[in-house]
Amino acid sequence: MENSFGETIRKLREGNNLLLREVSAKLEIDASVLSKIENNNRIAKKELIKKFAKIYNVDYNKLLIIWLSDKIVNELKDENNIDEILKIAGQKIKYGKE
Amino acid sequence: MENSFGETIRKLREGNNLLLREVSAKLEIDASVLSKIENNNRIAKKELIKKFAKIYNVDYNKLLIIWLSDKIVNELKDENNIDEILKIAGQKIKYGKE
DNA sequence: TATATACTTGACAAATTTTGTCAAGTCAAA
DNA sequence: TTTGACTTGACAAAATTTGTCAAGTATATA
Repeated sequence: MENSFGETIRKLREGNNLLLREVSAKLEIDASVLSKIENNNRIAKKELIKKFAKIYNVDYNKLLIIWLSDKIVNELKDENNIDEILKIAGQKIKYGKE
Repeated sequence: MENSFGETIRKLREGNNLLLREVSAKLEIDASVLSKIENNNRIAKKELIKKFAKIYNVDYNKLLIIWLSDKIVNELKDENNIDEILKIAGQKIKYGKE
């Protein structure tokens, strides 16, 4: 099953035996922010994704997909008719409509 | 085929033979903002949807679905792997993960 | 028990984005 | 060539997001 962005990068950090403060230094953000991101209490800003991919040596696009799907979840999690909304969104994008 | 939120409310306004300034007065926004919304140059803020539904006497949920799908389109329109992202987002929501 | 280390949390400030206002513009009809 | 309907762009105001900092928890270890 797919993981959240936070879980994903936490596992990557642990797998690489790195400390929060080591990674946050490389990301140039405060360790508290990284903590929140890993715990899904904040959404990482998009430019951080490239840095994560580089630090953990993983595919940027895979991280991006996880991050984007999390953003969609955030936008829709309290709504109804999720499947219909996603279907319509997909169609609109496919047919170049907006 | 599904229409954009802007097209939708423009058609509704025209079908009701109302002027931009008449509707914008009811919405309590400047006519220029409504113009931009109808032309998809701005996204309406969510609270406006209720007002639109009331003014045009249409189902709130239908408008909401159109508006939300537009927001998703906006978020994904310049990305790749759209179908995968939408699929994953749907799964995450369904299984209560985020 | 005390000290250190890793991480978490919340309040606030700074930065960014969104939204509203206004003035000037286009365009078509009268 | 004036009027009415709408559009556009620049800017200000408001709201949201992001970063900073200080204090907190939890665990391990001397």
